[in-house]
Amino acid sequence: MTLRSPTGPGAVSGPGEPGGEMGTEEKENHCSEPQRRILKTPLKQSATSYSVLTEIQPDSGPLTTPPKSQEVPPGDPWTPTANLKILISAASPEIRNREQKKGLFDRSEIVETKHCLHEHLSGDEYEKSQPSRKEKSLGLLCHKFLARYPNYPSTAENSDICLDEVAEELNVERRRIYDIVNVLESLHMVSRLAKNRYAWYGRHNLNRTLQTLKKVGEENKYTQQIEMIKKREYEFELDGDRNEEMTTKPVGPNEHSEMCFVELPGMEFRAASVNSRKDKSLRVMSQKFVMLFLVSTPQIVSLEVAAKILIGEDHVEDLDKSKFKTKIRRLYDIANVLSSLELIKKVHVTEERGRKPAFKWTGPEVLPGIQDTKPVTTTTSLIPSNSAKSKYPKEQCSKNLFPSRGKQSFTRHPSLMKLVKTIESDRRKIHSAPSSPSKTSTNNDQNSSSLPSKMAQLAAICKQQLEGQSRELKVKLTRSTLECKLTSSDESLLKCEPNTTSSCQTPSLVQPLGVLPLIHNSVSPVMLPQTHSAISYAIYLHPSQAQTVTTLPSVPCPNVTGTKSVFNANSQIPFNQMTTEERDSNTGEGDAGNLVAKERQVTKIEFTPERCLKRSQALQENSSIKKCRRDEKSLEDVYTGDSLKGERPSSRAVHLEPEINHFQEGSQNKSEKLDQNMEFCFDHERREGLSEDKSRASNTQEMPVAFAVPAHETLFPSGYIIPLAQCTQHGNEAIFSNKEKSGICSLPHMTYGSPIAGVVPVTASEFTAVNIPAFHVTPLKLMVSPSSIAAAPVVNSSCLNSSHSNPVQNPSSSILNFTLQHLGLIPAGVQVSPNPVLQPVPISPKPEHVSPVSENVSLQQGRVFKNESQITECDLNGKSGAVIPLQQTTVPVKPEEPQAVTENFFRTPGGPNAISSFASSSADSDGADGILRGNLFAPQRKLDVSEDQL
DNA sequence: CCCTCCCGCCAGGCG
DNA sequence: CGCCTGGCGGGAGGG
Repeated sequence: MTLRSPTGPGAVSGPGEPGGEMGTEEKENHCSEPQRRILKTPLKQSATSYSVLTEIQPDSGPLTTPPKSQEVPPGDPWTPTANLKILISAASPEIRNREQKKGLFDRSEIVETKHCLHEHLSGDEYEKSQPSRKEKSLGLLCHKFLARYPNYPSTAENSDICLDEVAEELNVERRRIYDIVNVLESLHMVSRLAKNRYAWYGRHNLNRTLQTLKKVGEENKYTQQIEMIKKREYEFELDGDRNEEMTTKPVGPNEHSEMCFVELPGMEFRAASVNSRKDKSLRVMSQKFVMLFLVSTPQIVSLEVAAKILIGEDHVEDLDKSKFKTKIRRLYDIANVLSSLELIKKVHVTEERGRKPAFKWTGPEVLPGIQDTKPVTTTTSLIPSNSAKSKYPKEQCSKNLFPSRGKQSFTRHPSLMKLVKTIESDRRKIHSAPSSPSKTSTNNDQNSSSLPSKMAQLAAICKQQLEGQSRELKVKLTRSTLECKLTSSDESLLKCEPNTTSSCQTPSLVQPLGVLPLIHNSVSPVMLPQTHSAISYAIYLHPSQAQTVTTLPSVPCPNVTGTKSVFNANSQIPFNQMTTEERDSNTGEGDAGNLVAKERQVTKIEFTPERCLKRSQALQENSSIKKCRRDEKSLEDVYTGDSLKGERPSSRAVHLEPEINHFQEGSQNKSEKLDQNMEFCFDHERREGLSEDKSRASNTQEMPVAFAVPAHETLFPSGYIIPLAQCTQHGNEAIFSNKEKSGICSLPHMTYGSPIAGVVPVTASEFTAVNIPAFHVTPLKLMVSPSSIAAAPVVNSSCLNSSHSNPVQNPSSSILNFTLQHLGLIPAGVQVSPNPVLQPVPISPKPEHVSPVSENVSLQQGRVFKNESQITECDLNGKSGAVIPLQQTTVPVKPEEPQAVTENFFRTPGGPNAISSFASSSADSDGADGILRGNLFAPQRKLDVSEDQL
């Protein structure tokens, strides 16, 4: 409870004691409360990383293990968090000492020691030992916090979060915990149960939330606002440079200035009673901030712009500098948390004036259309199921929706009300007849959704085709994604049944399956929905994907600029919207019209390693950053927390190209990536073409299904209710989410498999020009080691296990080989063996689950991994499937760094051994997986750390 | 000096 | 009234 003490304690501990960071663990021990334990358990698993950070591996009885914690052997599998720790430790020797010391002592000892130390050491030493601010940073704290809970908690586990406990364990003031929780709440990763008490949902709802936020953001016209702001700035500069500052807040407040908290149905109710503060600006700000990323094409948002927009909405009028400053401060707080979640990365956008701090979205891509549908549906049905939330009255939903300034806030938009009612009715049905009814409802929803989604997809496709090659490519992707989604949905459904927590889910499963086939038919390549075997999916997908991919690559371009231009042209997105970086790149193109402001903006986006967290980036940098950029991104994506259940995959699949961008960014840290432009271009295309089209189509469809927010307009102002099925389906949810997003194969399995598929569509020639090679790397892997392919299966199995226990149905090796060969991925002579062992590749599977840290890790050495992972995901996702054939040939890696790819490939973090580790890890439950994962990637992380430090 | 952002005062609101 | 929340901004660490 000494809130402040944290520092003190930390300091104390720092010197040589277990203290500070360890606190959490210690507390765990101390904490008698069941809740904690519950949480802890899960946490620990996931938390391993933490343990790394703090002390050790508290995991299971872990306290004893302290010694381990101290230093992570490079090879050791650490959790992503662990990587953070490493980074941190690397950054500050002091920390290391602490950790080591911590490790040395048993928890009890540690605790004692802490106290003693405090006394003995006295402030100076302790303080000195303590890390400085960095160690106390919100980002680090958030990592620790996140480490305590599984990304995808099973419904069974209750994950209650006691703020006091957490604060104690983490040795921080409760106030700080609020900052974290508020942001998490904005993402619906957490919800308030009562005073001092929050429920942990993890990332189950993340995709839905993001989709919803994206919708809202679109409705709000944030894109336009951003453009406006940029234009103004630009104009000002031209004129006289004044800082436009806030005075003119571009944001058109009219549109939707109001602060509304976007809620997912079910999530917030509880809070209603609990939530005292209506306007929790931090929450709303967080959501809006996220919306900006989701809406903006480059997905890069500068703090300045974000602050202006946020202010503008609230009160355009007051634009005091102080207010602006305050906003910025808050945004930093939010950004730190989001960074910890690996949803964003810190970047620098260089403009004429100079560098501006900005953040890039590194989270899963949110597909508007398709996603919406499914998600919504799912959500609806699911909602009831969730135990915690099951009962939310409509009223509750409505309340939170409008936290607006006054208490009155809770008025809902009529459209929303409808939605709410619908949802409630659904819930009732479900509840009333848990099994059957729910199923029906679910089925209905799903069916409807699925069908519409298909329709939407088709429509989208048509549009795309018309638009142009780029579009075509996109379309293909979409298709693939759709297919994937379908399949994934099927799988998910299947999976869901077992879980049954939510009756709804089960039913849904059934129907979807039926639907899926159709889709598949339409899309040639996509595999059937074999629900279970991820591997199989992956493989099948590849062929189709490969095609798709192939086309895509061509689109983008050989030249970055050209590519961009292409995308831009295709994409409807105005240049203005594009980040400065993009603009720059784009500028060359002919979009001039749109370009208004961009001209000056220049830009590079530099990634600054965000503190410890950014390790991954750093890693990338070290090696051939540029080369790997994309790979990195992919890796990151994969590894990022989202990854666990396949969310990532889905997202990635959708955004294959975007992934690339991410990679680049990562690489940028060291060397700024000029190439990023390319990336952006890709992203744009994807977004615009795929996502938009899809979203549009899907939206229509979707609307009906869930009550997804009805009309954009209307809904927007008021609050949005998004029916999320909360975690009921632990694993399932994740799946759904994945599906939602990209339609991808939400299944983690898919992800794993994907690597093989080398999604990278780009042709060698094209890639060459760009840096894309990384993507291609994946193919290489395939090429290189047939075994890798085998690995994929393995992975899948593992994944399945981990994620859902579904037995993986691996296609026979012969089939795989055939497929691969057929695709051209693998040389005819080569055959992939199912054995994972040989293959280096495999990393991907777990990584997903693994938190961000893993990503980083992968990046370093592993760019390769990322590549793989990315590819994998992509493939799975959908689009991806494109298995590009791979291999080296495909790899157009730039001459510069071509080797890197290969190296990376082999490097795979675990190396050959890694595979084995995977297998073992796969067996583990999610939590365990996380750890394993972490271990696999650990080495990389370390690297990352160094980079960060760099 | 500037960017970040930690720290904690202090107030609103609930129990 | 006390406690929980969390808005808010001073001011300091780090580069």
